[in-house]
Amino acid sequence: MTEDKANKAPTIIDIAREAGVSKSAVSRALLGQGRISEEARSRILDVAQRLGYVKNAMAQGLVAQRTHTLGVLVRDAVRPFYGHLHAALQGRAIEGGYRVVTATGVRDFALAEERRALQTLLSLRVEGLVVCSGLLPARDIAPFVERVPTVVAGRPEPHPAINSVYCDEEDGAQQLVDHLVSLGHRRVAVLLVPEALSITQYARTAAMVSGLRERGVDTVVTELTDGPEAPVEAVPALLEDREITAIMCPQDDVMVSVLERLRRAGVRVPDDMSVTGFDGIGPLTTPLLGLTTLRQPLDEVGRRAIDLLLELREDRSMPTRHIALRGALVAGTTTPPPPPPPHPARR
Amino acid sequence: MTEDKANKAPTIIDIAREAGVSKSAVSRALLGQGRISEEARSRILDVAQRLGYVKNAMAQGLVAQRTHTLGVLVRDAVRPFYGHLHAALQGRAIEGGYRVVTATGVRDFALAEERRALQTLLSLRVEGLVVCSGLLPARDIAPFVERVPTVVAGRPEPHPAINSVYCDEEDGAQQLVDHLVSLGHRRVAVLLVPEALSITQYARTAAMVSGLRERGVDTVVTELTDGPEAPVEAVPALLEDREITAIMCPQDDVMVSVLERLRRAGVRVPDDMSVTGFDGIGPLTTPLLGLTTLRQPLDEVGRRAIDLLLELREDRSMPTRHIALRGALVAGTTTPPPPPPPHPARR
DNA sequence: TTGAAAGCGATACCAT
DNA sequence: ATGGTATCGCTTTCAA
Repeated sequence: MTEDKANKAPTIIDIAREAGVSKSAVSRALLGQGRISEEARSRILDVAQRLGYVKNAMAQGLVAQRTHTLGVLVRDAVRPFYGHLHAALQGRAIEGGYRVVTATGVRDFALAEERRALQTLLSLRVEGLVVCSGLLPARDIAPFVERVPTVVAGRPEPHPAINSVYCDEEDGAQQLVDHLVSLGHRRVAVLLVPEALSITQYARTAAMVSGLRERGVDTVVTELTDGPEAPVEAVPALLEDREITAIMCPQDDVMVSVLERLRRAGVRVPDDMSVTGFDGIGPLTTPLLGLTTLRQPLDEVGRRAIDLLLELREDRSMPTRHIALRGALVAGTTTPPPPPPPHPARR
Repeated sequence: MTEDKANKAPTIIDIAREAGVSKSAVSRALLGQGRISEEARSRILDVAQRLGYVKNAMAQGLVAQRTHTLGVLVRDAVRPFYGHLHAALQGRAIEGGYRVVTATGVRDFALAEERRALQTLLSLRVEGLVVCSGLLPARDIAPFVERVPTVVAGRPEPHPAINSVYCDEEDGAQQLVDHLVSLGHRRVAVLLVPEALSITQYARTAAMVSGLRERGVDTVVTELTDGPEAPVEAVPALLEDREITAIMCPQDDVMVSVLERLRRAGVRVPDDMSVTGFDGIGPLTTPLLGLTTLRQPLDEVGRRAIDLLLELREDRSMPTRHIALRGALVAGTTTPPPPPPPHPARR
């Protein structure tokens, strides 16, 4: 039996010794390129297989100056939004011949941890970086965009040097507004998220407000504070105002807690009150809940983000791009079905 | 201005040149260990900062033979179950001074991709491996457990050499059974998942069946086929049997589609039919739905998995451990509230 | 305190 | 076709 170096991973040198060739030969056989006799090749591959050889990505990356790896920075693995986006990115990256490593922050020390996560990815010398986090400010990303192609996915990024791919929040808000208006609502409440809490949620809720006003709808704006209870606590005041017939929420999970609060208050949805959300992703899309919402095109966001990244690798001087993708209105049961279209009288 | 090597990342040699010292000095300053004058130290750190130096994890890992990195293999980033687990793992790993890289399969080529993902992690020379996937068979994992400490998280792993941390499925099933029995159900349907489709879901549903039978409850077993429509299609047959008063589902999302189907059939829950799920994770936990389910202790699973991994690093000869953690019954509104306890008659 | 030099594991160029 | 050797960026003796 050959000498087992306990549990250390075998190197190409181990294989070379075992197969009676030089390590150059092993490298060529493993890479499948360069001149090598068929006989040696298969012997080497055999030995590698038998030894359970797994290449050392560090050594390879170091000399080859290529890692074939894309880095994804995800804010919070718990949220289905990021889960979907992550999966979409992953799928496309593989198709492009890249592997993906993901690093994420951790809830409590969010910002500091995200900076660490960014460092981790950079230190791994990823060949492209996708940032999926509404948290990390452009300031932290910008210094590295010259060094590694970077795309922000899932949120618009106004920074002139940083590319981004995201759902068109204004358009989405407008679609929801149009839906409510076509249903005849004349006085609507919007739960507005302050810009400081979330840039994207601010953008979409602000667009709801201005969209409603442009359509001449009375608009009641309730500014949300931080914390999960804020939306719930905002509901009673809205119920005081008997003219309000619809509430627009910044996100589906907020919408769900609003619906819950309405039910506790004995308010029927959609008979007494209509409610809309935003995202249309994950388990909450079940017809059991029937949320009226705007579905973000996350598969496409992920795909386009990777494509953009790969283009960027080819041509580093490409001008910055910001790609806004249209979401799709999902008309559920939290808004009433549209009234039957007027038709010519039968008699 | 100093010569800018365009967009290439600076190395310690660049820093050394700029600071007028040797690269050894830079290494010591950056590591904060070894003798070095305070004066040189701060100058070096300054230069590093100014150049935007990010260490090369490959070079460092190669020479130091340590990566301070744990690898997590996740099956499907889309499912909240994995998202939660991932987050829990991440949090604990950071506390332990490790960073985490994640690799995941991709839906369509599931198994092949998971093998690739495993190779990716191994090639990165992670110091520990957490496998969160009901898919990847032990056969694929076993060859490497000698080389790198490995824990399977989220599913029991019977393999004698592979450690695992998971929710006690039998106990969870039993808790749900007890709940139904205490509510007075005498004939109950179980949607059984075949072992070939999912080992964990088979374990829990099989335990439901045997638990019910042990308690003397009539049990109707419906074996699920593959595909998302299977649970829905199973419902009508169950409604034929007017004696059935409860349906036990293998998972919350299955439960939700069953509830939806029941509603379409005009069956009221819980008045006409009780329903239970399993998982208690993610957006579906909203009180709006009020699912009666068993909540898996995923935070603890993640924490214990990392702890076990780190213990394993210390003592590679540790005997294999299988840690089963108790879940918690969540009594929702898809089962009726328990009847008032019998009390002494008033008159 | 500081610098020179030897590797870590793999690739690629160069002779042979 | 094959093997020797320089090299990637960094840590770590070992001298000075």
